[in-house]
Amino acid sequence: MYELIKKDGLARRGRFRTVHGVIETPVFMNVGTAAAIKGAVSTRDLQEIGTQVELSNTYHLHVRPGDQVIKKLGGLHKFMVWDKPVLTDSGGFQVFSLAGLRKIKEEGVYFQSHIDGRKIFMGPEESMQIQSNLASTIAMAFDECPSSVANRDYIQQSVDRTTRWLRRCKEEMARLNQSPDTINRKQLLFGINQGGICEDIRIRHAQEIAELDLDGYAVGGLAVGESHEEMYRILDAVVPYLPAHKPVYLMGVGTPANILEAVDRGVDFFDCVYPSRNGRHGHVYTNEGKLNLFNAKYELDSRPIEEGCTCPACQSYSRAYIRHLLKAKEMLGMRLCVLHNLYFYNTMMTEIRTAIEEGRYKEYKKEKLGKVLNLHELAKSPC
RNA sequence: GGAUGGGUAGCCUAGUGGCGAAGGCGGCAGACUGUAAAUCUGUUACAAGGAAACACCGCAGGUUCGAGUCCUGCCCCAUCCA
Repeated sequence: MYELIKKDGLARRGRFRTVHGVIETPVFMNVGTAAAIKGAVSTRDLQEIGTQVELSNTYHLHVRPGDQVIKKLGGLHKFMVWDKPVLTDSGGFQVFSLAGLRKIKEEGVYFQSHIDGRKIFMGPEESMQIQSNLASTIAMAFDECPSSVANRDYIQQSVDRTTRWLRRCKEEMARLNQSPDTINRKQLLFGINQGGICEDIRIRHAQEIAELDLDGYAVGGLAVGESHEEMYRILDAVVPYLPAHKPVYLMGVGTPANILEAVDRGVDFFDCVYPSRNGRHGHVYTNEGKLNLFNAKYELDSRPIEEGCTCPACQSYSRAYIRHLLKAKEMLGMRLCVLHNLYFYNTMMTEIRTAIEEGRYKEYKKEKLGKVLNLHELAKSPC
């Protein structure tokens, strides 16, 4: 399934074949939690801006509209009119982000719905069943993403439970993929490595889950408050222990600089809410750093967000116009910023793939970091 | 000409003797990493200084220990009546 085309240092140019088509890696998956990329972006737009994989969320779609509803309507692909790969996150991140609304037990997690407060139980089996109903291309294992401030003892205990959950996920997925009632019987399963910023726990966990021969391996629990240095240190430590013939996915990361660094450490898959959320907040990525289009200095700026950019926003509209739209709370302002940012990310991934193919990733990375890092990000990231 | 209700920071508004004046909008910034986020946070009358306190609350007087608040006069706005 995963074909390694070219290696340049640790950076990998790969090809991942799925029932919904080929994913050229390294790839940035575009996050559409509730089966939609926030900011009024349609799946038709995704075709235009070069999206390879759409990412949706198990917990959120289970709560609304309900995975049974989506199953009855033929699965996520048919529902949202998208025929390329979809990855569904398992709900494990909600164990972290909705920490105030859940209780963790051995059998799984009891959530209180953030919508209407009703009780929702999700364990490994439930997460797999929901993802099977959604019929995504790739399902993520149900894990716990522990807090960055959790202590070592808790991390160890949590990681051990995540391992036990992973075995249950694998069994349940195998069962579901044999059921005639299942929409996508070729659904893939990625396991998730945890361990906070404890290298030894990370490595031991990686070795344990590597034995389960899953379709891919993710590194989770990073970019949840630790420094960039710590994140890179963990990647340096753990990636070598993940199976080399399987794709490696760094969950929830990150800034363009984070991605450039992680590719250099052997990561193939990424996703992050930054381009969409920042876009909605008027922050746009360019090769001269990040701009905040709310700033007064763009009031009379007739240039596009980025000169030479061929995204749907830059092809037609000025910074001044988009600033006006944002200020006036016109939805189009956010939409244009989100489209630009996703296009920027997707285009950067294309550049990364080409650079690896041509064996010049180090030079590319150095050059791109110089363009992409603004002073603020430099201050936060000494790497 | 008469009646009534009003004038509080760029705008709108709370306030009926302890105000060192609350809130919203607008403005200016910041945060956000497997999305409880179209969110959240800070800041915002002006010039100067000061350790700090430190706003002509339409204007001018008055009562009071103390007034945005009570009293008197004036100016302005809105609505209504002639």
